[in-house]
Amino acid sequence: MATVAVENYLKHVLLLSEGAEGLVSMGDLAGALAVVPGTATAMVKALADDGLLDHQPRLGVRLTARGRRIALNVLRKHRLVETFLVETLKMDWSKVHAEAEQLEHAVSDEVLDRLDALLGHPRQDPHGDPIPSRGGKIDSQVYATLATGPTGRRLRIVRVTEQSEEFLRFAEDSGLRPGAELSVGERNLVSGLVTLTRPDGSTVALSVAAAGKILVEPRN
Amino acid sequence: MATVAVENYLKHVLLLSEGAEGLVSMGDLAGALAVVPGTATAMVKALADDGLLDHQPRLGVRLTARGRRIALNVLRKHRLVETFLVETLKMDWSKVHAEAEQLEHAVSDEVLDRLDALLGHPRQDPHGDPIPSRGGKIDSQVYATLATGPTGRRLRIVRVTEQSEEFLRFAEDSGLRPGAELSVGERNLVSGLVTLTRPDGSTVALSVAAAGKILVEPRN
DNA sequence: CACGCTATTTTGATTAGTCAAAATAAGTGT
DNA sequence: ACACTTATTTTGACTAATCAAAATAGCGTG
Repeated sequence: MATVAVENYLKHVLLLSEGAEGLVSMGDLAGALAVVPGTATAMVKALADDGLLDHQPRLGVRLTARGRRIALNVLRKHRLVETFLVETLKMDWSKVHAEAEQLEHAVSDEVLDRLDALLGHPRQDPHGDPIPSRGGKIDSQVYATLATGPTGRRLRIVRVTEQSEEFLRFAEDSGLRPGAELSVGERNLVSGLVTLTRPDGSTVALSVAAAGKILVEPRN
Repeated sequence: MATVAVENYLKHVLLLSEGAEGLVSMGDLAGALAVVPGTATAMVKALADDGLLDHQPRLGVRLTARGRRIALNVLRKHRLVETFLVETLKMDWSKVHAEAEQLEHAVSDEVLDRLDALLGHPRQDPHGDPIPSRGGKIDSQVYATLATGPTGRRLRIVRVTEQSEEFLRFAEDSGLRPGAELSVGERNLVSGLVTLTRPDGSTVALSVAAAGKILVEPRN
């Protein structure tokens, strides 16, 4: 059975390779795992020996089929647990990420299946992140963000790709959760500020960096 | 924060000191943890240095107040998780012990409180084992067992103190779960067999050793 | 094309937890 | 009191995961 550390390495390689095509750099991986680069190198070599990662020295890593299978299962556990914590235990969505980081390594496949059934087989977690299916399929649709999408048009938030408690509390307080509708009023690239308009006419401003973490689709 | 190993050492010292008064022997502790005796000695010395255990060399260990606090919290997590798995996820009671062994180290105090509320603040887990309160109080009532209690009288099973999957499956199949009523018919100390009579008149036989794992109270 | 910057890898140490096996202490019985 | 048995402790070694710091490889730029 994979250790907690192994599961975390594989999960982060998966997360970092979403969107960014090609290899995941050692620096990014070490940063995501909060370890020094040398530690990541050592672990990656071991995982490559076990056939879970494909390591191209000096270039980066990618998951093998086996590694991906494990990583998707961990991610499924993480996101279903998050959903459980919000839906069933009524926890604040800003806190569930940290909880799920622990629980994802302790939940068995059987408990996972039962949680999935209890929750009605959800396809997204409370942040809008897609939940991999049992078979390892994951919705990888590409969305616009509040930093890149059209201005003026009515948009619906589909996903908030940032798990820090502070950011999520801010998003919560500003009504920026999945399902909320709004439009981008002004986007000032000089000041780096994006101004949003809510259906009721009120406005919020946030940085381009923050806006880039919020994925949207045109309201149909 | 206590590591998984530390939590397990403390929990097992607590479990082994229930009933048996005085010190827990190193041999029993090592056995319960499935480690060689030398490992237990090393760990116990470290825990004593941290003020979590009181180690009397060559005699055994006991929990300090701090160690007991931690141990009770772990036990509370274990038993509430078991209850959740049976009550909410409808898992078989023979399997939940192994699951809870993992989850007890991953559940935060906040999740614990919410589980407790969701379940309606249960006082016993599915095996009848008492759940320590938040403040660390635990019901330590002493019960008779099917091996030691009165014969002929109508009894109610209050607790099954054995967590192995096989034993619990047997108990389940024989209708020997907490709440079930029966009486001890014959107890043959030569053959080591105890014969039970159920309300409907049917009988089951089991060994004295097995009967000792089933705690009962007189039906009032 | 050499220089220097940056990312990566290597090397040497450390910590937590473990096992195997030898050493020691504490009875127990004769 | 002496030898035996048994539990416990000690010693030495190992694995997984980590950090700090030195070595190295690639790169782009002048």
